[in-house]
Amino acid sequence: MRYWLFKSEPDAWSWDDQLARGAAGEPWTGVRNYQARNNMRAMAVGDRGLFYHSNLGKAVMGTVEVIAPAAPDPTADDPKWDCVTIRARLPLPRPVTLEAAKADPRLAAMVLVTNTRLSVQPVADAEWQVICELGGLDPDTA
DNA sequence: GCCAACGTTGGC
DNA sequence: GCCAACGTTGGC
Repeated sequence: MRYWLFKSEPDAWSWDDQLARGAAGEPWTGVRNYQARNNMRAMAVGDRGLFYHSNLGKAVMGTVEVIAPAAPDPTADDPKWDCVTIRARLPLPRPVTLEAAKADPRLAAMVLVTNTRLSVQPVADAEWQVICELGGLDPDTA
């Protein structure tokens, strides 16, 4: 199983919106960046992810799970763009802010810290464990 | 609201 | 195929 991070501006699509979708999940549409798209293509059903609020909040809010593999994005006019579908798993009891992530030396190489502009990113196993620990979740069940 | 970082576009 | 111009993202 691999780990990922999904960024969203809470004005457009928030963690609460994602939670409200429940087990049905939500297609992660709107990605128009090759790196982000390629990351989605590398995902497998069952992979876990972190849900991050950019701009407003700037914090990891909860965990998600990939429930459908990359497929053409119905909101794109060009079939080269894909989306996966994700469902919410658990809210972090303590959201992990960008500030906190930057302050932890174990996260110095995390893409969230090193490439602020990538909206769908890989997360290393060790980074997943640190975020869960800081957020108050058991990394094995998060 | 500003601006740095970075990706994309298009002229040559 | 290079690179300048431009657009967008997202932190501050």
